[in-house]
Amino acid sequence: MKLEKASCVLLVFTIPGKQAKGMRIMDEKYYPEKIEEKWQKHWADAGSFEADEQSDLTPFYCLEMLPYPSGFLHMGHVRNYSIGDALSWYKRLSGFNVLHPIGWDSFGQPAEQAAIKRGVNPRDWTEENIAHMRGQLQRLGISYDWRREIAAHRPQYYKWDQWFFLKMFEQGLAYKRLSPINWCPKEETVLSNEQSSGGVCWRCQTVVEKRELEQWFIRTTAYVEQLLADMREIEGGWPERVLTMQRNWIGQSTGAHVDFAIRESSAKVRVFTTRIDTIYGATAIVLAAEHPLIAEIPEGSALKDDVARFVERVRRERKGRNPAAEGGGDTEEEKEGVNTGLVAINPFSGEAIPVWVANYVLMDYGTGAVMSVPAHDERDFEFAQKYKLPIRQVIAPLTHREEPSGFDPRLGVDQSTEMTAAATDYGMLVNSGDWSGKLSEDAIREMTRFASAGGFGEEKVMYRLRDWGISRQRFWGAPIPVIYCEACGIVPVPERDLPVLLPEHAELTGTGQSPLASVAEFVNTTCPKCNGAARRETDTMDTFVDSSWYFFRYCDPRDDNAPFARDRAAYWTPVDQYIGGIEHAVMHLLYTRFWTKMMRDIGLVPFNEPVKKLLTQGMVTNVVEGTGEWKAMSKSLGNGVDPDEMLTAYGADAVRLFILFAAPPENELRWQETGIEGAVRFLRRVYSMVWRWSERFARSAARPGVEPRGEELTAGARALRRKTHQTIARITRDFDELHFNTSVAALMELSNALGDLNLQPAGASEADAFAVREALESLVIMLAPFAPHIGEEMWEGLGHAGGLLGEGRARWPRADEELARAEELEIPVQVNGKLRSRINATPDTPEEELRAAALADERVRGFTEGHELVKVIVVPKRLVNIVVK
RNA sequence: GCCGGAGUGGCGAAAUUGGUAUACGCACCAGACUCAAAAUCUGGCGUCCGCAAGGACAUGUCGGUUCGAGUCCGACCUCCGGCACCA
Repeated sequence: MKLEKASCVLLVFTIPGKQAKGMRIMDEKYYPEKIEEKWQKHWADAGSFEADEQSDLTPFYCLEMLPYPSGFLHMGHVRNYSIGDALSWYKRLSGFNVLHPIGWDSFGQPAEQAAIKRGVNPRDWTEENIAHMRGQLQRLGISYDWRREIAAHRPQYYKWDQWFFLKMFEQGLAYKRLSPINWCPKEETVLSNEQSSGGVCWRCQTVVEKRELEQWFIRTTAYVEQLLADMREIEGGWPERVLTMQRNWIGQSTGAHVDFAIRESSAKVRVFTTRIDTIYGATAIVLAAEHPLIAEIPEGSALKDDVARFVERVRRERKGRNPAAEGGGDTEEEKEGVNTGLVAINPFSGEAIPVWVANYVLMDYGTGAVMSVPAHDERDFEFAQKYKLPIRQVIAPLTHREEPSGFDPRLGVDQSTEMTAAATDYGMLVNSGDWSGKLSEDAIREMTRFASAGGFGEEKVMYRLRDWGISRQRFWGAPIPVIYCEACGIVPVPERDLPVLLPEHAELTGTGQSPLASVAEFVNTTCPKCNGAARRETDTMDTFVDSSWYFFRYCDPRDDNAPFARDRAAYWTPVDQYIGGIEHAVMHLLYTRFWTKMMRDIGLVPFNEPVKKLLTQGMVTNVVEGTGEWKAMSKSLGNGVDPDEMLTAYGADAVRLFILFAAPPENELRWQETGIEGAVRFLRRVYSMVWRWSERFARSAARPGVEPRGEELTAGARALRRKTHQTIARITRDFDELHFNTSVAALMELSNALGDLNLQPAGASEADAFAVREALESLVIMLAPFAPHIGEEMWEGLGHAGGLLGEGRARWPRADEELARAEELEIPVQVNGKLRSRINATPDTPEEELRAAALADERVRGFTEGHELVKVIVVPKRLVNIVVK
């Protein structure tokens, strides 16, 4: 508490009685703790941040990603909310009706793990964490409308998760199917991806198996085209990086389906290809190990056993792999395969080619079968070389890619190529029957049409995106509202029976089996259709369900009849500005886009995209002791910084100011305690300036509005007004582009200008005091979004009662262009593009005069004399450039 | 491999979008105040040459456009991120 120690001594010098007379309501010294407490109480009492739909102002929805209630705020949170809060304040002060809510993503694994480890009740644990973190947020002074707080684990909330599930079930958007999960054969439990990292069980190191389990899916793929196409609506508002990540994730590729007849049977095998132009080069069909055609291998075939053995081996080896966990590198295996003995007929050439099974073909992409064109596909090339399959070139490379009209493709073809690797570029078709001589681009189009006309193929757009598996074999989540009846099958829980309550207790063993399965009074129920005995679904929903629509709930958080009232949501949404971590670029942000489209189609919202503008904030990093490396703060690295400690040492305002000043919001933020000290220094300087002037203002007649004429001001005061208005213009622009760091820099410049003025309150004229007052009030209002507590305190100190947002509410200052205009300019003069001198001018010095002054300048003449003058470029108000030879 | 983003002082970063490169801050150096230290205040701070005035060179590299390029164009290098046996 270095701040207080120093200031106690100085307090002696304050003149007693002043405060009592009400002339000076500020302390002489800045005590963050004291004023932060004072204003936090004021905001709560006054309901300063409570937003209502009844307002003449334009609504603005500022949203930060809701936190998981782990129990403690970390610096990433602090950064996230400081950004959102600065914007919220700016918008409020600029006359918007701002919705700025917060809630808790309170379902999920950690609560369950805490329960297993420490025997606590997940509900109690979660509620305690929320209570603690809410206190931390309030101590930070984030301007939330706390009346709208929500938490996913409360039945009032998850009831609507379940309701949405029922809606999607009705629409066929929620369905059940077999799907693989990670299974530890030794412990007989289900494992999450994280728990089976490296392909082994995290507890017993046993190799994890993939097991098939009946699971619920949301048909995100039903909206795949829209998820891709609607990105146009948010382009510009979302970071390019995020859009790219989503595009990659959706993974569109255009090609064709082609059917190959199987000679041995009436069966057909369908392949997906993006290169139908290479089909004459197909020398095999290659199937995934799981492909159903394998069953068609005739009994007694010599190769049947080989195939069975191979398929078995591939399955076993795949179990040991967990591509999701390893991240990057060599998940690629050596290509292996066996011939099935089946023969397929190329529908274009009529050629008979063998059917193989191989480990490099995936069952869950395309059709699970490919035509192998070794000459023009790297994987097929590698495979063909290993198994001595023929490699036939059917695309000749072009030496020129583009030719003017009248181009004869044959002339541009390099026929002498010998294949040492697959040639994957487009080119000209050769060895391709009647199609020879065509260019790939044209051939793809025409051959697809031909296949379609012949009934053995069609154009096909393939996506990488899969449906969203939402079943979790966990306790701490929203129960999936489904009942299984012997007689009626799958029966959705009727809407009137929602919510399906999560039981108070369940045995949490951590074995990964659905804990709800062991709660008899939960499982056993009656069928809503036939009233017979029935069982409930015991899986719970993925927590990404909760976060897919939570910000709509903020609009109407206590609604008992619907997830939210349409008109309330329509008033606030779509979200104007969303702020959160890049780690949610794909999953959360894709799910919530999907959810919005689904809600649109059931008539709940009138738009396609939920979020207009997205800001992905950078990580907060700190040096890792010993290594000197900057890494994201984390417990395991020991480089974490506790927000509470920082608040105690420096106050919320300084911490927030530093965070926003130290780097642009999307960059990495390197934590530096000396940086916060700098922020404190700045706040103290501003504070003491306001303090020194507050008494003068209290007895001064000069108020903003009684504007002095220019000539009444001293030159210094005129310059101050100029700086003030330039700063207002700059900060306003910066805020609109979320450039908080440069806003703060501009505030510092203004405060430096005030300091340089060196005007004493007692000796200043009324006119000059006006200029100072204007500068200080502007400074205080524009500082408030970064440091609201001290902002409020100084606003009051300047003689305004009721707070920045209260009765005499502060207005964001307006820049007066006339006042911001410089009186005198220093115009740089270049000779041949090099800076040689500067001349003084006014903004309206005519071009001719600038030109003459520049040429007459002594230093310039040193460089021009004896040279031929070529030309003189005069950019008014900017520069003069003299070109000589 | 494909897609996206970025390279500016010792460090975090600015640069009105083609017009004085390095604003603002951190660190550092010097001075004032002090018995002293801390705090505070004042000044300095891209590199090289020079006693100085001043000059030369500097925004990853090389080239181009332009009176003028951190900014535009072309080629390349490096780093970060995403996807990846995706047919």
